[in-house]
Amino acid sequence: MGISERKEREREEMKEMITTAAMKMFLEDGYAKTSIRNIADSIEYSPGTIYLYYKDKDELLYEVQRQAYLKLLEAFKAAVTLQDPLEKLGQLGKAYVKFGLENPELYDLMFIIRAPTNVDEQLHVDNGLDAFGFLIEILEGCMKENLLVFKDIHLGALQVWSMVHGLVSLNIRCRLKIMIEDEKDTPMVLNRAVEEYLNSIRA
Amino acid sequence: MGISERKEREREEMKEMITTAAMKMFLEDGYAKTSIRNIADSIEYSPGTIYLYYKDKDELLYEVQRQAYLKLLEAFKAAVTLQDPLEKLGQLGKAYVKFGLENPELYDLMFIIRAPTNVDEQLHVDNGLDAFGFLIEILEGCMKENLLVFKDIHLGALQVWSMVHGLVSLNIRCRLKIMIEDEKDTPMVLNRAVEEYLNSIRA
DNA sequence: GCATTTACTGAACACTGTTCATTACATTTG
DNA sequence: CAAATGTAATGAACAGTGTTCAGTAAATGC
Repeated sequence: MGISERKEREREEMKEMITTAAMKMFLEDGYAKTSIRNIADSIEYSPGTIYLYYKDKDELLYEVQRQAYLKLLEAFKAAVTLQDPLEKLGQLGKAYVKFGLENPELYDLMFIIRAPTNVDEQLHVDNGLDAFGFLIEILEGCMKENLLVFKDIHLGALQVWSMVHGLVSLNIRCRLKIMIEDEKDTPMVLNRAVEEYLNSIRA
Repeated sequence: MGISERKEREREEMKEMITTAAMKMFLEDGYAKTSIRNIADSIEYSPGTIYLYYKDKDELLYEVQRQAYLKLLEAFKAAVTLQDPLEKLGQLGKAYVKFGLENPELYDLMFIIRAPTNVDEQLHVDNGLDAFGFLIEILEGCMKENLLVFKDIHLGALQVWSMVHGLVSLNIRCRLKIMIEDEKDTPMVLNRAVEEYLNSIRA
């Protein structure tokens, strides 16, 4: 039965076509301003068709988020090249901030905006697991050699992630203007903040 | 001319009536799900009337945010009672997390959601200035006595605020489930995270 | 070749933020 | 006091939204 396999393939291609268009438009105009009709127009299908492939607009967001988490993990892997656990952590922190600065709209989609209808939010747990696991592994590497002040690894991960997420998300929501006068200094200032923080948690 | 004064007073009362209803509904159902028609219904006026007092829905959000920043500053002032600068900073950090945990919807309105139409976001700078100034003052108190590792006060403020905002906002967006198994432990864990962090930045 | 399944359409529904001609009322003027 | 003016409020209308679903057209199975 080659036909059902081809149909399955075509279905996947169609789903990808939709998410690709959705991703593009979410990043250009933001999630809220992108309508199902706009997405349908851009791929030259009728609005109803999209609902044959995705339950609602939220599910489209979740799919885009899933891809974004993969992209984040790839950025992590590409950035962390050294062997020393502490250096690894430094590279990871800077890669996180870099990712948030270079892809503000994507970061927004991943961690800041909320899907309006669905309040469940269980999906994120699974979606972000790989990228988060990468952080945990590096932290474990540091803590095995007693290089950090943390006693509990989960509490350490919570702190590290909160710091970098705080830096990135406050910047994206323009809450840093009070502290950073010249906007073009932002990457430098955020990097220094990460560096200083990592210095302060060294054992 | 007592009439024009009465009219001005009535206008202010009307504006307050609208923002009070808006605040209530924003907190109950969220900004996105609250419609101008719903607000108008709840105060028994027609939708058009609201536009005689506020330019658009965003301006209603900004007004609610302004009030929320005042509320945050009051929470700060009530929480910070001790004299020692470091103790003050500890009280402030815990008050921030407490505020975010007890008023998640309000915190969302203040720091996380984005007004869809307006992208300006200049207002926040002025709106949050008082509450932020409070943090700066306490930090200055610490740094005058060389109690912290920070060399630059702005970089220190950036770090401290990013940490507490990171903790609160990741929690609100349900991104902490990976690290905190039992949800009822959240306040305890976040407080410990703040404590540990403040310990690590002590000189 | 015909019946059935599948993919797609686009009108329709109930909503949204916002505008504006019209109305009802309060105030000022003659 | 009555007429003219100014102001506050209305609610229908506009262009948009997410979502559904009866109807259609094409591909598949027999």
